[in-house]
Amino acid sequence: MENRCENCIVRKFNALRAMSKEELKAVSDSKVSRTVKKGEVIFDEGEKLGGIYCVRNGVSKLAKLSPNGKDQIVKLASKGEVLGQRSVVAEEQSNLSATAVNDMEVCFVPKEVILNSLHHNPDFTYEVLRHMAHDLREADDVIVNMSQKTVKQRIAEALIYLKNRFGEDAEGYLALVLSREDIANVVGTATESCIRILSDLRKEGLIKTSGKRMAIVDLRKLQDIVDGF
Amino acid sequence: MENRCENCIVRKFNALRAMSKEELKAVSDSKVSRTVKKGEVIFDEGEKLGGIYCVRNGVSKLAKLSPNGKDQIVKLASKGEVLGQRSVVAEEQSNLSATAVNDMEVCFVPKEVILNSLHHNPDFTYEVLRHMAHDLREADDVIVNMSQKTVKQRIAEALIYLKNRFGEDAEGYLALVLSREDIANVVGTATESCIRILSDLRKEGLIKTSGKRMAIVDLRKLQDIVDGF
DNA sequence: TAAATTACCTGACACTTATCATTATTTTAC
DNA sequence: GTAAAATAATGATAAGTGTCAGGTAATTTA
Repeated sequence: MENRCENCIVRKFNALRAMSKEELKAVSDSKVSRTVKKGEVIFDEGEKLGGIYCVRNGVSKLAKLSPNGKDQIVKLASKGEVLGQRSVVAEEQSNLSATAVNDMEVCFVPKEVILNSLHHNPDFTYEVLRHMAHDLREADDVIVNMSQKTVKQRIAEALIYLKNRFGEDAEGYLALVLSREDIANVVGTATESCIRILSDLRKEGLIKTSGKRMAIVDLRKLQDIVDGF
Repeated sequence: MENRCENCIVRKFNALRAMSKEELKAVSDSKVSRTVKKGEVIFDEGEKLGGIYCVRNGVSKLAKLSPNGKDQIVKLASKGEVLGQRSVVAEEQSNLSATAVNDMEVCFVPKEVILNSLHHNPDFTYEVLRHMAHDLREADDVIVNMSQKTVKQRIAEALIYLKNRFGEDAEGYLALVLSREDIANVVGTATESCIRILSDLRKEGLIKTSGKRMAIVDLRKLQDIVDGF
């Protein structure tokens, strides 16, 4: 028994850090670790989740299929984040699908264990609440961006976001590699429009590309675009 | 002392129903009732809130100012809903402004009282959490609508939403009267575009208008527009 | 390694939406 | 009840974006 939650660093980043030793033991005893390959679906929209998934490694995209057949990526979840907690808390089926953007390691924790703590440990419940309050704020910000910014602004913003959140490799390329289609689905535009605008940004010398890898060359000017200059 | 929270019907609709008698007494003793006139601002974006506002009557719009100077209305809050709870929970300044759409009655409850219950009553905390999980789901849905639906679809959807949520008067007009600008700010478009599309819908016989009042004439066809037909 | 698949790119065009300007109408306040 | 202010309406035009069609480059699979 090596991988005990009690020793898991990832837990420090999420609400599980507010659990007591006993609760954590229950989580650890009931959890199931699992690897997820790039492109694999962890759970689908409309699915009734039996628990939550704690991300140990890799990145997952949380998306919703719109009536016109396009995926809208609502959130990217990485190490330490928990998938499915909204559905478990609300006791309703999942509103989003979760797909691995790269190879992942996740731990599945049955909802009963989580719900038990939610009912008995106010510190834990409060911590979950704080995380959800944060998510809600971010969602509100996304709504404003979606409706008030141009596609170019949103793409520039997404690139800066990717840099800040996931960093860059040794050559300065964004560490998280997303397909053009994924980027389009994050900012809510057509794939072709996304490609076109990325080409423009490259021609303007603000970014450079190498295959699907992308690097920010002129952060200042990219930020100016976001700000509407 | 007439207006005790213990007797307040509005409480049944929000998380305060999970409070104990003692907690409710504390809320009631510390609360300040207040009337807010149409157009008046309850709190502003960036303001540090000293507590939450429980809506007893009337409707408030929760909006965020985008960098280009337009307001995006993120949510409409009415009887029973609580304003500012996200900010109080996250202990950060408000992300949104709250403005009265019509005359309102609200009760202000200092945050200390709320935070105290959040730390000691898991039932209450869980109830707040469930409400926030619901809000988050709605926000995710809005994101998808914003990015994947046309302005006409979003306006049609908004009209149906207003009918379902606030009902109609004796003549069949929507009970909640919003200006064209407000509707534009809900669906995230320019006021002129909103007016134009409402005119189109009127000419197509799907709605009728009388001043700023609006009525749905053909719900079926309006729904078809939302669904992309 | 070749073939097949997937991802990326570009052009042309149509459609949607924003902006600016101006007028008409409704609501508000005195 | 009327003047002033706010809101609604419409036209003209430009900018932004999506769609379709056809290509090239990169990656995966057999």
